[in-house]
Amino acid sequence: MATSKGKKQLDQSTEEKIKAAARKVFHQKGYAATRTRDIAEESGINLALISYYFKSKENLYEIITLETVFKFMHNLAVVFHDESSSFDEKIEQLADRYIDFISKEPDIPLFILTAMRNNPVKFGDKIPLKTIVLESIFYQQFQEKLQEGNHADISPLQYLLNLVSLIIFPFVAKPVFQNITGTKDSQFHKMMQERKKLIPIWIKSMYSKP
Amino acid sequence: MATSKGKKQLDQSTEEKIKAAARKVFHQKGYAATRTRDIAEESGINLALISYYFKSKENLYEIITLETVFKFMHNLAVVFHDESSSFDEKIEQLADRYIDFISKEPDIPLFILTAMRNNPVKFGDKIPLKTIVLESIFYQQFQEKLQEGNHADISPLQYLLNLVSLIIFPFVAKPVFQNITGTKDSQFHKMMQERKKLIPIWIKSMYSKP
DNA sequence: AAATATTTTAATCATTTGATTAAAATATAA
DNA sequence: TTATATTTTAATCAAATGATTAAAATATTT
Repeated sequence: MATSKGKKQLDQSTEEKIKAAARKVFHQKGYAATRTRDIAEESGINLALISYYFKSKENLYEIITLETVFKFMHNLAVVFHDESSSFDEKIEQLADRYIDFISKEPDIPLFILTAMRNNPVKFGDKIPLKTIVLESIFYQQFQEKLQEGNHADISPLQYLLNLVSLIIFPFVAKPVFQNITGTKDSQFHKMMQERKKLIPIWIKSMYSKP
Repeated sequence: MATSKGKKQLDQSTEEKIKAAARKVFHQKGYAATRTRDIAEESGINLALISYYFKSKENLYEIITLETVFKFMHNLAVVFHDESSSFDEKIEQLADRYIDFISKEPDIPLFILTAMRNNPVKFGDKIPLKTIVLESIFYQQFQEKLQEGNHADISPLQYLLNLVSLIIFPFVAKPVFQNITGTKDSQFHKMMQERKKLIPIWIKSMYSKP
């Protein structure tokens, strides 16, 4: 089997070349709009190699999607389970990391959202999202905050939604936003950088007692 | 020509049947994953009628997309240009209207975001988004608020982003969110209804001086 | 070096898919 | 009613697309 141990440097390189190209094209155009020939061309390999190494387009897509979701969630896992940081520091970390991450990989949010919409069970079941979020130190610290009682009434789920919305949505809405406001890429980038500092402030004020 | 005046009730009905089916399938699966045969089947008409009435799949998609974006933006236009409501009331109106709208048409946000990502110029140029937002009474009232000076430093664009993010993103992230939290449809719906009241409060507190 | 295994290529298949066409059915006008 | 225009249908086309195959090229082992 090609994917087993018996392969040399060139072999792995080819397999990886295909994956890199597939990643790029799938992220940009989504599953249905991607042709296996696009991937072959993008990677500079022969069309038949895709079947040879990955059996089918769908299988390759599944591999890429799972890897992409894992990579995306990794930041979340790291921050949420950090024992040395406070609750507020975690908020700052999250904004900081994700704004940097998505700035570098702007197609990933829409790619993941679409994948999960089209196949919630398939991908949902293979990713330990519940564990990452609901059994995290972050979530623990959140409960403590609640009991201290120096916050406005908070639904933890609404809180989560707000945090994630403020971080991710601007990137997804970038084309619409730029069309409305005439904002150029450089300005947009500057705005996103500003949000690293602003989001933690906003979130805090949203939930501080009046 | 079929689309001109010379047609009777049955005719218009067929054309509208095709559009309704196309709307449904395009919204659900996007352009690339939609087959013209899907639309024919969904509408119960013959495949050839799609070409007969709309010339091509792409043309039909363009029509549906423009109509969808206009319908989506209509709420925005109405609220933003209302002369009788205050700034704060407009925020409440927006949350109220869009949460109801998207609850009924949950596929539209991702559909529009994807369409604008894939074809920013084509659709961007045909929709008077700039006028709706930047020349609105809402925007005017916003400037007045700024000059009153009883608000924290606000970038109008960041403000807009936050408002829209808090309203729309939870719907787009619904599959991911439900997977993580185990929230069922009815609970999710209840949460969104709560947000009608919460978002205006959050937004206000985000921008009130400390 | 010879034999064997692996990787890559070019050519080809079978389906799918968007679109067209010519004829049939139906409606409209004379 | 008859003639004309419009709408609908079934059949078909050509191109695109995912996948396969047999042979060629390259690497690995003996």
